[in-house]
Amino acid sequence: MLASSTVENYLKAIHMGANGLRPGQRLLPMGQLAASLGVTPGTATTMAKTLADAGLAEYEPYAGVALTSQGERLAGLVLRRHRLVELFLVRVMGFGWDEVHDEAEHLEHVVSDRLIERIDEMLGHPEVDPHGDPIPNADGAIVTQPQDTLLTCPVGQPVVVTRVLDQNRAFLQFVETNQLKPGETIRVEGRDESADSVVVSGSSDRRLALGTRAASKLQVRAAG
Amino acid sequence: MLASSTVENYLKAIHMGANGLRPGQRLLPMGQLAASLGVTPGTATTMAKTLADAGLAEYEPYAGVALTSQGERLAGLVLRRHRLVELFLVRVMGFGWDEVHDEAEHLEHVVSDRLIERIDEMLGHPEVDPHGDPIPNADGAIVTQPQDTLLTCPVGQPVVVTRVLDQNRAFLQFVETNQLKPGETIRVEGRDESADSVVVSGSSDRRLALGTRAASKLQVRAAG
DNA sequence: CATATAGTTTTGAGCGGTCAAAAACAAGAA
DNA sequence: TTCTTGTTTTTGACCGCTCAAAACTATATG
Repeated sequence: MLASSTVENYLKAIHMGANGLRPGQRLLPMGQLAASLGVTPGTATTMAKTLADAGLAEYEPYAGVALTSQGERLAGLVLRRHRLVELFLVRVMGFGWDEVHDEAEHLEHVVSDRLIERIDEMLGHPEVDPHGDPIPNADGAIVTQPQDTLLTCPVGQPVVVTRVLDQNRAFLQFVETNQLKPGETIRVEGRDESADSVVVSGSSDRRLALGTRAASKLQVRAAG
Repeated sequence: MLASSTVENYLKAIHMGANGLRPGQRLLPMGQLAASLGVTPGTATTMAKTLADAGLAEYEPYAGVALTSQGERLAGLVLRRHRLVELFLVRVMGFGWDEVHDEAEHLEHVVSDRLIERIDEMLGHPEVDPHGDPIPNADGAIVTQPQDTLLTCPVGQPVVVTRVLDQNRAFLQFVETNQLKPGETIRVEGRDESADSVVVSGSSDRRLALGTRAASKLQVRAAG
């Protein structure tokens, strides 16, 4: 059973990439996969076929690649390790939520089942990591119900930030300094389609304008 | 600067292997290096030359290999990571001292400087790991004064176990169940050259006979 | 429909790490 | 000194992962 860290990274990348596809689209194009891994398209093609041979992915020439349920399961396990490690680094080791991603990126391939279950236990079987990303269960399954973002949530109603869909450090720091971290309660004051902006206010009544690009990366649920 | 996990493992193996050489011997033979890594002698030869080219080792054909000071430093850093991780797993994560070696073997190549220094701090800058092995400092330097073993320490005097020179799980469990772990106070009641044995007694006055092989793996210092 | 363009696959190659087996060597025995 | 034995080095090969560049679709455009 195929499972080098390289393979794990491809599985993760395919899983993640598939979540950014326009609806109806099932297969992730090679170019996208390659770009997300910082690799040549030819390399991605080769690997896609390897994964297909191993039963972890379905590969259609000139169309793209998608994970099989088995591949999805493995990807889930990698994500589980990654996210539990991130949360562990923040909660137990005292790191900032914006500085644990890279470390987790390495540890996720190396941490044993024993250790990861110990971590899970120590953290009280958490459901999400510091960014609000759901933590897959020990079978690699991810339970995730659709959520509103700042672009789709009701205007004028208080909402709680639940998830930040971008691991970029600068963005995370921006989110933190503007008190938009998961758990914060905010409110969308208005949206301006043509200005491409969303105005939000926090508890301190300070207003802040976000581009739709950024706004779409913040998931929320109704407060209460 | 060369530093894959493979290289790190070779550095560690050369360092460790050199500590088991009969005095006067400076170079570790290829056969021994290969055996300790579970690798073919030819492979070890190739790598020895690579390390020499990188300035990490000194390689003399048909004689063996030894670390340069630079190689020694890197080996020390690997050992530092390994041992801090082991101690962390025992003290913070609640694992048994006999079950952390393999995990550390993987983590040692992957854990960042930031994390390892955080661990070091959290543990209060410890000097030894759960087996009593010294923890190199952040420059990779190992401070280690020569110690007695059960074969060389004074007879009849109470001594404290300071270090167990064998990571084998069965041996560690034997040590634990017989209360010979680092920190325990014991006494050598006698040695019998021809029977190849050493008799020790613990606090509970229970006596125990060890073969010289095992006795040589337990380092001690005078109690008090 | 023909063609240009963007995306994809193939091919040939290289690097790191490994092995098996053949060749070379060191050192002691005859 | 010559031979024998055990170790070491060399050679040729392979696997996993990668790239550059050439060959090849698929699709949109004119």
